Amino acid sequence: MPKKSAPSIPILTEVIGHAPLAIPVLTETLTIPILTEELFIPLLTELANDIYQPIDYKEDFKKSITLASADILPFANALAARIESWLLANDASKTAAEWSALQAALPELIQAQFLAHTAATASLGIIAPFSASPLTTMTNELAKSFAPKDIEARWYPIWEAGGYFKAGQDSTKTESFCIQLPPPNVTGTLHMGHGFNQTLMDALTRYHRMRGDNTLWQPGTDHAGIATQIVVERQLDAQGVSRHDLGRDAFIAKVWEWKAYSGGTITQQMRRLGTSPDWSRERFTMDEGLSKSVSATFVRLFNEGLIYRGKRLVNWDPKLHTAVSDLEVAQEEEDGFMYHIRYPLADGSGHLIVATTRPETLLGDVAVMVHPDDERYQHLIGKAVLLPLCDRTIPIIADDYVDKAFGTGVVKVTPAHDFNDYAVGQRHQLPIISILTLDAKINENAPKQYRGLDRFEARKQIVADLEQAGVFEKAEKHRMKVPRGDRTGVVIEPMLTDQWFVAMRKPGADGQSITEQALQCVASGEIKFHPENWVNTYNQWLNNIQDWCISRQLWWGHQIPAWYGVNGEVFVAEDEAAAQKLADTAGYTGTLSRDQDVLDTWFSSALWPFSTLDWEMDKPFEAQNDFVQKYLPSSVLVTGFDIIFFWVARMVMMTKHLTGKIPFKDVYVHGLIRDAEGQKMSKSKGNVLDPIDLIDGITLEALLKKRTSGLMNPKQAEQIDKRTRKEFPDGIPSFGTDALRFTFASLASPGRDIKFDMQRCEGYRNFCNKLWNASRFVLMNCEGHDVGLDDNLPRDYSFADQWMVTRLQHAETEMRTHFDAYRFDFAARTLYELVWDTYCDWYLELAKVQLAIGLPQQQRATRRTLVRVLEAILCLAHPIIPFITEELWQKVAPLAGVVCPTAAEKTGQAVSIMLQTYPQANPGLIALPAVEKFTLLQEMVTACRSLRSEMNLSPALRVPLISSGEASTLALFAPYLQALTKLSDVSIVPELPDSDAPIALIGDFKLLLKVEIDVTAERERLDKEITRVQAEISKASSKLNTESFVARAPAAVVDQEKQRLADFSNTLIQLQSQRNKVS
RNA sequence: GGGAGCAUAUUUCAGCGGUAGAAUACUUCCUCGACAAGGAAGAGGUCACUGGUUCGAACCCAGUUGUUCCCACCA
Repeated sequence: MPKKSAPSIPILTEVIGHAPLAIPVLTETLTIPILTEELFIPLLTELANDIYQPIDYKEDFKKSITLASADILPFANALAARIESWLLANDASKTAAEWSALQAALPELIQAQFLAHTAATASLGIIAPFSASPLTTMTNELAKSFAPKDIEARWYPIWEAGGYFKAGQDSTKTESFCIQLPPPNVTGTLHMGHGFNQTLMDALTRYHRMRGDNTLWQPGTDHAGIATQIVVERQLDAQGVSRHDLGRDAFIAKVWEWKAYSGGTITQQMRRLGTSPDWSRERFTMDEGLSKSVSATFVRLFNEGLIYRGKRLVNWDPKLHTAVSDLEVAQEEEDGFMYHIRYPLADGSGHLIVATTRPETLLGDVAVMVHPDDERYQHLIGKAVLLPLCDRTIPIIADDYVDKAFGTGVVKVTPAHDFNDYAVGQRHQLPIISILTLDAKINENAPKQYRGLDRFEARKQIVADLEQAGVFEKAEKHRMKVPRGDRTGVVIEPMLTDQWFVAMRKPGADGQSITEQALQCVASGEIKFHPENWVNTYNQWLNNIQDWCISRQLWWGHQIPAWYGVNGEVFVAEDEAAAQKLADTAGYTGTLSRDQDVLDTWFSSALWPFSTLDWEMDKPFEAQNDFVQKYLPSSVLVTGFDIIFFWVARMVMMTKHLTGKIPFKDVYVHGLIRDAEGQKMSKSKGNVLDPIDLIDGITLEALLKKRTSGLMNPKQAEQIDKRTRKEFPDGIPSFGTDALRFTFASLASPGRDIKFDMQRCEGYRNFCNKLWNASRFVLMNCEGHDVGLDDNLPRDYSFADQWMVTRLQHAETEMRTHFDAYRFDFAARTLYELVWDTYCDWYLELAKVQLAIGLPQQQRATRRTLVRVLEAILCLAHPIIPFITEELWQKVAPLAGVVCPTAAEKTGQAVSIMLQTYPQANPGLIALPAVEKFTLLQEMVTACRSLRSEMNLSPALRVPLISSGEASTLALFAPYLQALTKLSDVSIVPELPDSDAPIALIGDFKLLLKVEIDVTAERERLDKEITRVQAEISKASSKLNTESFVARAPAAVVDQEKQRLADFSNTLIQLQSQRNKVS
């Protein structure tokens, strides 16, 4: 066996190195026994474990290969190397010839294994990449029904590789459009909320791109400090390792590994959703550039006095060992007790009864207080009580914070462990006795017997001891609000610690605080909320805001750029060298040590609108780069209401203060995605849906596994299992990306949460299929025919053609209106009606008639209309359903004579629907007479069909029709009527013969179906119809008989009512005469 | 304690002063050259309740009842 140098696997490199998801087509499966599934998976898993170990998502690697783009090449190379070394070690028996044959086959072999493997993951539904299948070559014939998978897999890589998502390329475009993606947290995978949010943004982005705007959709991810650190810590925990075992640097390295994994997954999911952000500008909140913005901001705000450090009472999470902001604390109502405790008066003259929910904090009491006007206690003010269990005497003070009516009217004061008591303590210059450690255990300030006890154990112990001491009065059941950390769920403890804050109310250089500035941006109308009522929420929060605690005692995040001297000197600067300089200037000569804390993750998120555009902090706006000029402010922020406080308000503050610009012009606030029962989706409820599972489908088993594994509380598994089986007895079918996106759009009504309804998704998949088949029809009937592109040949447009074109113009106007107003639901509806009702149900049926019997110039006109309207429909729909429209457009556009101008330069062929101009209505094409004609025909057809149905005529039975009325119109309609209502022939007569056959009355037209009828049935039908018409007549006439209505209602309304009355009266006469004939 | 939203056909939702709409489910019939993931026809609603404004209210106003969600330091 020849000795070999470093392995090189060109095909694999090329394959995966290109675009991460563009796994190319495999034409045949290689079955070389040496690398079986049994071998491949262990190798792969081993490698995955080595790179990402020792984290529990190993499990996922057995099912799916999901790599961040940067990881793919190294991963593939490493895999190749392993396979080779395995072969060297295990297969000494090979001859040189066999070896070199194998070597030649190896690339394809790995590729095959890779593909087989990824295809398998698709069915498991775990963030499968675009699956490649042998079908992915384009065929000329469209399949009979719409199969999304291959289409999606084919087009996305082409779009991405073609650079169609890139922003700022065309300097001739004048309008700019920009959306900043709310960066998803790198805590795992995207959920339905992201899918919804991103669908809306992508629709807007594609719409504006097609409108010809210079469009940027800025993507990226958020490091999500606490959330991500918890995820990784939990994984380490499963292996019995703590972050402290690893140490800060090693732990952070682990988090970065996780970030690569999660970030890669997220961007891959986004690609599956068909999103079109400018991937070349992808950012991460801890990128070098963004981190620089963060420290520059910190330094600037510090120098302006808007960031300060101080010892304050903050919300402390004893499990995470960090401070959290007010927003990260959730107040939940829980059952507890109100303990009544007797505090003996120091002079022995009696006692006071104090009511408290937290008896253990008694150890830190420094006073008791009563209301100054409370007669019961007035004589005691200024005296003292003996603090039970402690050897201390504390004063009785008066403060009008006390509610006389609540509890006993006597409150213990514990400044170190309660926000209110802290304020009281400040007012009365009381000492502060902290009795808890950072773990929320009793510390050395308390009597010996309690030291080291957990706060809840201490509570029990103290209650018991109080009873023992005979000072325990009673414990009453009490509902109370308990503050819990929103990430950990543990009870938050007010804790006196050194923290960094942003001053929200301190006036800046211009006399306004950043809060006032933020309020101003909205009040002035510069920033608009959609729907508007969110302004109230925004204002209310800002009007009651407290200083923002931005330091976190974590490891994952932006480390605070502050350095301390040995005596507490503080030097805030962008880096250590700059800090050293400051120290030198200040004459400090000792060592410097950096603040160990990191910043709240929302601090960097607040800078996102400009930090992603490479804003340079030391330059004015005018001197910033081209992207800042174009895209700050961005056009619209699309987000859920849940982060208005966390993010929206803070972006406004920071962006306005630091750049002088607003961050965005519009804020479109959408609802939350809930499950079918209206419940919020959460892992612990086990009702989470993954958008990818709706796209690819998932079996019940896989879904159950997904929902019940990795639960915080494994007991919930059984119930989740049961509920899931009930809701999805057959798992979830595959709907495809387009159907899911259309569903999201159609459910996006403003100001409303969304109960996600799978049946609607199914309906919209059917819609995609309808569009697909309509296109098939058009192609079948137009390919190889004269579609009227040659203007030298005559075209004779029928009223039906003109009607269709008119409807298209209306739809084009509506679509633009709806997108501009963020009414995605209306846009979806307009499309649905245009495609299904207008184009398919009516126009295609009429076109069939014209193609069957029309003269050449008529057929030419009809084919032209068919093709060009379809082409426009595809363009109109593209922002919402990108994949299917691209696929169909590729076939339709050449027929329609549409050539993309940029492509034409190169190839003379259409390239992508993405690059088309969004259709715009041409008022000159609106033909009202045609609409009138069509409406008449439509009424006739509907009436005849009703008659047929009510007469129980078999659809296969062709019957003759006798008609009277204006002859030329009837002659024009005859062929359509014949085809659409299954008539054997149509005759036109001046006066209908006397007959008891069923008649349809449309204005002055009478249509008689010449059939043998069931007299009884016909009588019933007529009676029913007469009753209905009579009801309408009485309604209308009673209205018109009301004097005030005639006098006060607008003339148009009155006239309309009169017309209705006349029409119905006329119909009634005809019906009654017919009724007489039948009897 | 303060504030906001929602309540319309079996279900999911539009409509927000001028004849109650869509999808879905349901009933009947239909494989006819685009589509059964389809076609045609049909049935189905005191628009939560009570008042008020108006010629006219599902729609505007007030209140009531449910329901969901924000915000707030009652020990």
